[in-house]
Amino acid sequence: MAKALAQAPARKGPQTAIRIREAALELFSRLGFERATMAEIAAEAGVSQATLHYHFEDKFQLWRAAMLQLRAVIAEEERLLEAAVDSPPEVQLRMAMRLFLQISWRHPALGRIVALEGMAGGERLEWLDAHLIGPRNRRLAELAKAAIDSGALKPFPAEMLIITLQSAAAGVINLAPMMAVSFDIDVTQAPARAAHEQMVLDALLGGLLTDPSAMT
Amino acid sequence: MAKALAQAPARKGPQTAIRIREAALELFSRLGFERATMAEIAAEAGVSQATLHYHFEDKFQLWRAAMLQLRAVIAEEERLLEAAVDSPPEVQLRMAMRLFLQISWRHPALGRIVALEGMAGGERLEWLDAHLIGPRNRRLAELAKAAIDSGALKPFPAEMLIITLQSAAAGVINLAPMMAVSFDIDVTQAPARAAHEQMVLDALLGGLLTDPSAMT
DNA sequence: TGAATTTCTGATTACAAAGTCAGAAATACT
DNA sequence: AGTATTTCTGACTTTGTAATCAGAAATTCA
Repeated sequence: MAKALAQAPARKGPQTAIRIREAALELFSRLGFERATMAEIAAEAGVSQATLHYHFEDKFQLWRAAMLQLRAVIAEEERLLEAAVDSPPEVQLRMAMRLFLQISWRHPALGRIVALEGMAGGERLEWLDAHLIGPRNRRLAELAKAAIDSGALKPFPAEMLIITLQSAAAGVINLAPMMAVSFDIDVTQAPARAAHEQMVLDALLGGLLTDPSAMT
Repeated sequence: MAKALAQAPARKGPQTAIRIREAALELFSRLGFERATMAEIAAEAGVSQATLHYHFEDKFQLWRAAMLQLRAVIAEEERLLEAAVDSPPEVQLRMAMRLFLQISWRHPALGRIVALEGMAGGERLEWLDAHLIGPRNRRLAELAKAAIDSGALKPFPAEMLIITLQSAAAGVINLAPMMAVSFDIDVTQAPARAAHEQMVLDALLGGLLTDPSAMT
């Protein structure tokens, strides 16, 4: 266990724990919790498997550490939204949706993990809800409710709208392997990304706002 | 191996192989290929684990057999579409989307499996593309292309539109555990289902058709 | 330099899960 | 009935993986 004592820590390679977290995030997001093995993570990080258990109690705790690292990056980018808290709800919602799409593209790991764990249920989903996605989900749902109350948005269940946004935003990115197999299309290219962002915004805003002409 | 010889087959329970396929489909779709164990499938089907290997070569072949059973059910329901081949493409597309949503609700197993394997890639995705989802994906994409060419649909990449339809349709259903944890909402109820269908159609058709008033 | 502390590893254990096999049980055929 | 064939099972082997641990290597501090 890494103890904070009087002496400064001794290090072999630079920032071993950080490299492990990065490797873990990469593999957990690409393969999911079960298929990502401790041995592979260790190899990716360039350490022995036992070192993983020195820095992290067990696989679940390593997973949580990787998630917290991801959260730190994303929370930073979401700070942009706080500047707009005084705008009307539909404007905030539009900004939030745009940001959601951008973050989904920049951090595909997040969408994959949410899709995997959100489907499976269980303790990892509980943890994700408490520490990563729950607060954001509920904030967005409140925003959607406000937009509905103000008459700007058609009266669909706000929570469902948020999850559909989540699914539509992450879908094309998550299903990149299927796009490749079924259509021989590489969606990781920049033009695909721009078209996708525009399409999702057109669909959700154009189809669900009561006055789409105010879309801008 | 089950051989078709002169003699009629001897049976203990009724239709053992069928019960195994049903149990397999249930568990594969709920847990995914890796987390569903042969032991659990055997228990669910009420047979010993060795019986699974008597009827099916290995786990992958059992998975394929379960998928083929699912395909038979769904192909039957999709036959409805053939009646409308002479309608204009945007009408066919609207019908297809509606059907897609209905099938997604009636057979949640399909959406979950596509999401899981479509994210992961690999031999199971290749197989699914060849036998289950590829033909439908490509047919829908052709339909969307035709609708775009006729000017009825905004000119977004047709393949992307299909995948987004897929994601939006299955999203709320797949992420039911997350809806429960984040919002304490049970989306399996009938009202939720009706609202969801209407919302997705409103979004995709209202936002992406050039003339949404023709939506009906 | 040498002792103390932290960091890391090879070797091993424990366990879960897929797959194998010899033979038992059930059924069909004569 | 008796024999052949199919269906099924308990016991076993093999493999992949998380977790453990004693001790080596590196680092810090006196």
